[in-house]
Amino acid sequence: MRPENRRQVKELTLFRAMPDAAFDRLLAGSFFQRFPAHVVLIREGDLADFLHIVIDGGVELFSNWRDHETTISIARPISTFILAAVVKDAPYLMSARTLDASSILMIPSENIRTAMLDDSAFGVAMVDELAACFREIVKAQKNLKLRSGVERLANYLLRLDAEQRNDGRVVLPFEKKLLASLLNMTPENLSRAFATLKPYGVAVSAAAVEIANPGDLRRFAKPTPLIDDPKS
Amino acid sequence: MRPENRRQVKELTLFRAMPDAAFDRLLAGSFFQRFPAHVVLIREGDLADFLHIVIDGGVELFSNWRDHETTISIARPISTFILAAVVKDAPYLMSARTLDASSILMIPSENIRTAMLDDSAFGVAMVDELAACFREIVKAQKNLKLRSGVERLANYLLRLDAEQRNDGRVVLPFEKKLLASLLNMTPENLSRAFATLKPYGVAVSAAAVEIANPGDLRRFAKPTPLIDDPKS
DNA sequence: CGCAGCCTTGACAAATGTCAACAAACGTGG
DNA sequence: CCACGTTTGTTGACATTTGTCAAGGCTGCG
Repeated sequence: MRPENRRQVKELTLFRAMPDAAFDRLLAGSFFQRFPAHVVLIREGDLADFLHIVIDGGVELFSNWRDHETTISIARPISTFILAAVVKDAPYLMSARTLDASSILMIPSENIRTAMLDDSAFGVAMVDELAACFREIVKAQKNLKLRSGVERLANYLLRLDAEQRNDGRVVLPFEKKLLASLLNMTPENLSRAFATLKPYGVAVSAAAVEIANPGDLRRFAKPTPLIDDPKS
Repeated sequence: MRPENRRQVKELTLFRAMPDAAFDRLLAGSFFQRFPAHVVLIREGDLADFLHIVIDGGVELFSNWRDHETTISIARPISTFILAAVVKDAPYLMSARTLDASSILMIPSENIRTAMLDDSAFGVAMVDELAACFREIVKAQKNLKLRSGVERLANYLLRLDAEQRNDGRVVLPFEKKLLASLLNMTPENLSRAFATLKPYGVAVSAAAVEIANPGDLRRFAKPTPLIDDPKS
């Protein structure tokens, strides 16, 4: 692990307040490893031995039941995933695989749990992180239960635009198949959803999406901070 | 607040490890109040001034968008709700209303946050509670994305049976309209879903559901601990 | 070059939502 | 305790949404 990376991890709200010595203790026994794309890191049902942190690349969190599979979320640098399973010392509820070539830091669950007991500031940081994760997934749940597929897509595009250059020229960050799974639709349906948004000024060409008039799309999508705001 | 109730709240994993004196400090400025059925306790978007705890009765957590409404979860005694908003000092993401006449304990958010800083064991308990909440909603997400309406109903019935007497004679704990909203379907659709399960030995009469042969239903529902186990 | 996987489109099927009608259950005020 | 109106639950007919299957074009990679 390069000092550069160590610094980045230390910058996470989770670890920011931690004294350097404690942080070094936390990292004892950790692995920093580079993986190619499309490697399964975690299989749901396994016990949570390590807290994982994406340093570079991207990770898909997904789940299977019978012959269905669905994407729950995407973890981008620099962020943790499957924190809750680590805390509870319980089986992972989701599987994880790399999207692209990725660098992953793995910290033994045991280290996390003891750090929490030793350092109450770290405990507070964990509470903060978990609360944020919880709120994210509540929003995802609302998005899923209250909106149709087309509405989810429209709001997703608006969010992407805001995260990117806010000029109506959006680039999809991964393949449409995965986006479909994230938005809970089939790839065929996603294609049709894009077609449905055409009258609102949405034009797609491979990964590039142009939103001719964001106002039109916004009037259709009706975004609300209580679902679509990444913070709050 | 009766001593009986105080004892019950103290029994929550959240507060169990706390010294009595600290617990009393935590409760300073709290309200213990009895509400009739169908009273709105919390409106989504409002700021989280109080941590709420259901002592008696039941609370529905729900959310609106445009002219849709959906139930996110049901809080039963003795448990907290909207913990995450309190921690983040952020707006509630869900509204809450009483299902029946209910007793609610409300603890000022400020007290929770200071207790967390003072007492690292309480911090750990909070982490534990939030992680449990997170895992519950991940399961709900998987349930929603991976299963059809009929499958959700079948698994719900099996879970209810396990929670109740495990003899195939289940009593629905609230009206079907609410159950439909929780399972993300319309009331009409829920009626039809019950009819679909008839060949698997499910007979409904008002709130009483009889599962003639749980084995049959189980083979159809294919429950898995990674979605349906309340603990883990 | 040729294969494999992704994306799109069309035709069709299945699931789910909507609207209307009505019966049953419930709560309220007499 | 009854009568009344309101709400809930059910059913049918139908519309809409979403999923499935098949085909074909495109792209990227060996």
